Amino acid sequence: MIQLIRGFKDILPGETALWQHIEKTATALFSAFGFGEIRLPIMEKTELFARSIGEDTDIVEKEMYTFTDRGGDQLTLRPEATASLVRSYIQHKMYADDPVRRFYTIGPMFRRERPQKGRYRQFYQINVEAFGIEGPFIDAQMIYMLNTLFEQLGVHGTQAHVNSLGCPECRPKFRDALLALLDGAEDQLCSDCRRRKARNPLRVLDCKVPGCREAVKGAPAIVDYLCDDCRQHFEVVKQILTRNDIPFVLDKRLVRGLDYYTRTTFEIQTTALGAQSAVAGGGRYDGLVKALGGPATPGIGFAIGFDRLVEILAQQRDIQAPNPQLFIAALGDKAREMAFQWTLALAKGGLHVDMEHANKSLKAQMKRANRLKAAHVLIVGEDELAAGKGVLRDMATKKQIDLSIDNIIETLQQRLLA
RNA sequence: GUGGGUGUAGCUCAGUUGGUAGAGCACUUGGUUGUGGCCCAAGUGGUCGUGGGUUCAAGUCCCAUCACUCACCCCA
Repeated sequence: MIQLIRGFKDILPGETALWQHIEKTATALFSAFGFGEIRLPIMEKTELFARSIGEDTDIVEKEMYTFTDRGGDQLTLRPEATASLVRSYIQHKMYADDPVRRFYTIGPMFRRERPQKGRYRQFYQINVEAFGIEGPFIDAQMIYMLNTLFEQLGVHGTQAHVNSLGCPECRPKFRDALLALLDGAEDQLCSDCRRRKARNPLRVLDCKVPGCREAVKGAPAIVDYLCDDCRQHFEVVKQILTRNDIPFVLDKRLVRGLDYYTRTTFEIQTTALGAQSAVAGGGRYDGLVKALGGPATPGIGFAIGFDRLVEILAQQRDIQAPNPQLFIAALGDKAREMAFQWTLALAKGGLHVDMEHANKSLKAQMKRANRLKAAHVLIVGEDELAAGKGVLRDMATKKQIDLSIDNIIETLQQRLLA
């Protein structure tokens, strides 16, 4: 038997209703805030990701699906969407008539990690991005939208964590201070953190190993090293959040795994998914548009882990497939043939109808109708057919009536589509 | 990439110190029930993840391999 690729998954019919529900709720909300949908390719030139996400990140270093195509181009299945979005923004000169542009996009991403709860090699993200807005209001609005979406979806037990990562001006100062502390505590660090120290020392703050936590306990916080502009920006963000009753916690340890982030960063965390605590995350990337060849343009955005959101909601609610309005139990070839014609017309008219196509007993057909939770069953046996009628049974009330088959389609539509 | 757990009928699982497979649900047929939901009876369905090895004999022991899963790591 051929099985699907490791870390990939099928989203089965019983689950898609929930996916659609989330998608509908999200797009309605984002539209109301002035965000428009953009659809992007799932493959890009490898260089785009190397330059935006950062050569030294885990994603670029060892998680991307990269290959050479037949023409010799280096291509990569996108591991995230922001890079493509920025590329598209620049390529189509969307900044020309108005640098302020807002987008959302939904689709699959690919990272070759070890599969785990809430972590797949093909996973889905809902991305929301805003370009060209410098001021702190948009930062608060992003977090507000996330909170609102989760509220509308009925997600419980999540919390917004907020931090600021500063800018290219203030981050080096913090980095130096942190390195000084780490040098002194080198022997307390785990092997991973010793490696990280050279590469990306900020990540040590995020380590969960007890020894490392202890070592960085007295570590300086990024927020204490922000330059005046960054501090001012962050202070206002927090003010706006507080004044508008948007709940959040200041998380001085929050860092990002992608290099392009600056200033405000945030993450929606949950305890419902084991080790995968982040359901959504994002922040500012004020230098990215310029770094990829566009005009200096501030940017901010977030990504929601669609699969993770589905899992949380699936734990909280019972999902069920839509139930047929009508099940036709036909006995005998002749009756089945007629029933088949009726289903064509009824379904075309918008009635959710089902029937048994195999030659099965009435008992088996009633059993199936019951399992499908059909609201009504139309029974057409040999006798009924000879008498030119069918019996319509209401499965809830158990009441049933005879219907003439002369204009059965109109009759059923009248009764059931009301 | 590293570690732990699991892999027996469509589903959930039993299977004792190795002796050539079982239950419940589901499904099929029949009975009963005013034509389904309860009950009764019979039946279909498994090369015990895969490949080696030990043994007279392996679901049961050993090795390898694959898959699933949880955690590390990383991130959404």
